[in-house]
Amino acid sequence: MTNTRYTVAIHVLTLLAYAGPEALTSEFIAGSVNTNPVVIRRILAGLREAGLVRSQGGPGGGWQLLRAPEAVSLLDVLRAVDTEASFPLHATPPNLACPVGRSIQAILTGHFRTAQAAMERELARVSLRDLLEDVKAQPA
Amino acid sequence: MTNTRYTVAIHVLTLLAYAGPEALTSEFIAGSVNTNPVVIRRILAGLREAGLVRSQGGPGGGWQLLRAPEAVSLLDVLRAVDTEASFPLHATPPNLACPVGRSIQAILTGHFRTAQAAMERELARVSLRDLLEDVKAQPA
DNA sequence: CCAAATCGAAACCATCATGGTTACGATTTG
DNA sequence: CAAATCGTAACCATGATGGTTTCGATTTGG
Repeated sequence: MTNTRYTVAIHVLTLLAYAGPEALTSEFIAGSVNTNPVVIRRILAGLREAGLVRSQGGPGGGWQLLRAPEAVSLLDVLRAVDTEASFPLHATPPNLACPVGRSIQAILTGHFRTAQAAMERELARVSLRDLLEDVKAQPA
Repeated sequence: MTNTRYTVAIHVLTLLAYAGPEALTSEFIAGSVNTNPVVIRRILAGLREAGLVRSQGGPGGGWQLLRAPEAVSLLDVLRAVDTEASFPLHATPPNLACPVGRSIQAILTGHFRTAQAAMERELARVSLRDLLEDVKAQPA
């Protein structure tokens, strides 16, 4: 998880929620995120596979949110972009002739999963609607 | 957090705990991790700064754990290697002229911190002693 | 007191992920 | 039919990562 796709995905979805039923073009969205439209389309393509948004070509086309903002959690978005959110193990497998090397991966996998689950539980508690409220509550 | 240093650090510390008072050389440790001794020394240098281990040059030298295994948690190790464990924000700052772009970073920072804290709470519950027990409990 | 062992650290490298960019075809709308 | 928009492949620059070599400094033990 060194990449910014998760953050961009949340940003874009919040923007779509903010826009309501109106379709937004990747060019417009790229203007808010401050990047290239192709980058936006790449990320939105993943969100579309997950059933969160739909796209339409041609004039007047663009992207729309498919669910109510309160029905999309930050965990849903994480799953949709599914960028490795957990801890990677060794670059090359450890030495199996060593008692520690032999067992450490299985042991760590369990503990990492537990920690990851706790994080996901928190992400599941926040929805796009919460973000929208935060955005609208902002001064001037 | 795309790097494997956290996993390697835990592996190495578990090995030192396993070895007890005996000093282990970076070459020996590299044999268990299955990598280059310099990589091990690099990671151990960070753990030494954090006060977790000490090193000694010369024949008979090597690395030793400075604390009791039950006094070192996985969170302590994470802090010691301090590789970015959280979610990165945008690659380039969002457009401040957009209501969403203007506020999204501050909003997300808060939610990410909460999620991260939940994860760290779990990591704090596991110590090197727990790992050692898991290693020793392993069959044949 | 010397030889060997070990760490410390810099320098360099190959590989890969990432984000950005260009380009162009396909589709859809009006 | 023309313009807008998406879809996607291809390519690129950049930076992080893990590995490797090298050599000096320190320490130990004989």
